[in-house]
Amino acid sequence: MNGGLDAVLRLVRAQAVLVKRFDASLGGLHGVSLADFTLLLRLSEAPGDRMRRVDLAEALGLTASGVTRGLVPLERIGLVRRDPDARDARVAYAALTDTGRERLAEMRATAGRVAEEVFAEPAWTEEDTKLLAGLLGRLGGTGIAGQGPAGS
Amino acid sequence: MNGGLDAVLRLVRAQAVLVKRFDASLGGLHGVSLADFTLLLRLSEAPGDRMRRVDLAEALGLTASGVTRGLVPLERIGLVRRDPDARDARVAYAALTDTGRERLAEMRATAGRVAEEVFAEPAWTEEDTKLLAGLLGRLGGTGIAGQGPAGS
DNA sequence: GACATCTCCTTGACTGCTCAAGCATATGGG
DNA sequence: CCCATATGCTTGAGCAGTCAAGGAGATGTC
Repeated sequence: MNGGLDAVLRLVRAQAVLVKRFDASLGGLHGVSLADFTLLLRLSEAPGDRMRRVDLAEALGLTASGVTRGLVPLERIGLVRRDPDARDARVAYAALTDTGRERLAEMRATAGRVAEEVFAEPAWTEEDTKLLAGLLGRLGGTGIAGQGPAGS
Repeated sequence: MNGGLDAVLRLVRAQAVLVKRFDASLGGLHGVSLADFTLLLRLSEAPGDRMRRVDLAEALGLTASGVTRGLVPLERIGLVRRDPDARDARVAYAALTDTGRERLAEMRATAGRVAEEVFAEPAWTEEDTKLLAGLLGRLGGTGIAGQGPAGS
C-alpha cells in the first residue's frame, strides 16, 4: 500500500471541499472567488501593492494568460487597476486600488472566519493546524517561506 | 494571524502542483488524467467493479453531469463499460472492463512511483506521510473509511 | 541603424467542471 | 387506473483555467 498516493488523493479531495466552501462564503458576501481572493492577497503583500502580471502568475502558480483572464473581472469591479510601466511599455502592473484594499480587508475577515470554522470542527488544535501547514508547505512551494515541523 | 487560512492557501497551491505532476505522468504513459485514474480506482473498489453513476458522483465529490462527461472518454477507449440495470431502466452502471482492470494496475504502479518521488524529495519520513494523510482525512471526507464528521 | 531574438502580455480554441433544464422511468395516493 | 412527485441521467450554456500563436516593445550584434 502506498501511503503517499493515499495522501495525494485525500489532498485533492480536501481541496475540492474547501474551495467550494470558501467560494460560497466569499462569493456570497463579497462577490469574489477564492482564486480572486488569493490573487488580491498576493498583490497586497507586494511592495506598493502592485506586481507585474508575469510575476503575479509565477507567485500564484498560474500561466500569464490565466492571470490576464483572472484580472479582467477584478478590474471591472474596481478592485484592481492596470498600471503601465514608464520604462518598459510591454509591462503592465496589476495594482490594488483603494477600494480593493478596503474590500480585501473585509474578505480577509470572512476567509479567516471560514478557516476557523473548518479547523474547529472536530478536534483541531493549534498544533495540528500548524503541523498541516508545515507539511503542505513542503509540497507546494508557496513562494512564502515555510518549513515543516522540526525533525523531532 | 490565522494559521488555518494559511494552511488552506497552501493546500490549494500544493494540490495544483501535484495534479500537474500526476497528470503529466499518467497522461504520458497511459493517456489518462489524475481525475480519470481516481474514477477508475473508485470503480475498482466497488463490489463487482461497478457502480451506479450517481453513487460514483457522490464518492468522487462530483456532480452527476461531471461523471457523465468524465466517463465518455473512458468508455470510448474501452476501460469502462456502460451496464444497464435489469430492474430500473433509469440507472446505468459504470463498470470496469477487463482491459480497464489491466490498465488500472499499470496506472497504479505509475501513480505509486510518482507519489514516492514526491514524498522522497527533501526529507519525508513514513511518519510524515501518514500524519499528512491523517490530517487531510479529517478535512476532506474521502468516503473511504477514516474519520471525519458527516458535517453539513 | 537594421535584424534577429527575447520578453510581456493578450487572444483563440480547447478541456473539465458547474448549474439549470429536461427527458425517461419509477413509485405512492386518490 | 391516473396523476403528482421523486430519481437517474444527459444536455446546453457558462466559467476558469490550459496551451499555442501572435503582436508590441526591448535588446544585443554587427
